[in-house]
Amino acid sequence: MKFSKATNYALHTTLALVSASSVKPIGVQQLAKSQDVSTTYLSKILTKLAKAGIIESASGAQGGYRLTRNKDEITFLDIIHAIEGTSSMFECDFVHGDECLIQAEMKNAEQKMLQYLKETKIVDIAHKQST
Amino acid sequence: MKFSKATNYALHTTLALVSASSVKPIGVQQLAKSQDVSTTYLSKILTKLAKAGIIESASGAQGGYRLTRNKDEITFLDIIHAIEGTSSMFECDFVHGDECLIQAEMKNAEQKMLQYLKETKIVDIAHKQST
DNA sequence: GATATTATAGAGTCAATAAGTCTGCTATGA
DNA sequence: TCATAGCAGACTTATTGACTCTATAATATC
Repeated sequence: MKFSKATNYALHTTLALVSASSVKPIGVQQLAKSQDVSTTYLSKILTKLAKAGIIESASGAQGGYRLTRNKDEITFLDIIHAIEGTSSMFECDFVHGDECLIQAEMKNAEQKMLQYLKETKIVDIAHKQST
Repeated sequence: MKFSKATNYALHTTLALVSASSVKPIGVQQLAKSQDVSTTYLSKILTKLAKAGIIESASGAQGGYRLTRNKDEITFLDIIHAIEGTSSMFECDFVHGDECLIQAEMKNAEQKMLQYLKETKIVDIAHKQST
């Protein structure tokens, strides 16, 4: 029951992009160096973020990644869903008569967490950090 | 980022014990049969619950498991902690200057879930089910 | 248009964890 | 004392996470 390291890389990289907020894209090399991770591996993670529409990529020289949307629209949940997927943390596959009440409560609990993550924006962190 | 199947077994078994609420212990055989799981495997899980003080075991003939405490003191969180451990779902091991703000938010989010699980009691489910 | 630079895709590797089995031991009620 | 129960630890197998490697595709610059 743990978040993957990939999620951590994704969060930190997005924070870096939000903080930079430059028009010209930033390459993986640069992004990878600051987190001490290989470029090939970080690439894979960033491709997921791109597919989720959070960032966009530019090939070729001077290429790299940049945000697609408005900075303050990006939430923790967006990134987590992009990396970990959207399936529920708890699935009861037993054969009960009707819906599993235990599962229902577990999903309620998960919802509490997701709600918080949905309300929390990456840009808030960026502001705090620059203080 | 998923809860283990063992947690699901633990929750269902505890619910069964709460619902039964008999003075005499119930054997693993019986508990395992209703969930279609091997007795040896369920044993391991129940031993964890016993070590956490949620249930207690009685060896020998007519032995088995029974609740230790008052039924309505047992929360979802108790069981989850007993099986999954108590370590945090998110750990940032990067070397930042100070505490990682991303980690701080992730822990806040997790807290929301844990709080709900702490407030939710197994006995509530038992009541709903018997309706 | 050639070339260097950058992202993308997909297969492959290695390690850790989850999920479950096996076997022998210990406790205890009848 | 013996049949019935739980306990412990080593073991196996499957799944997932955390990467690497290599080849390909896109593009800015010369």
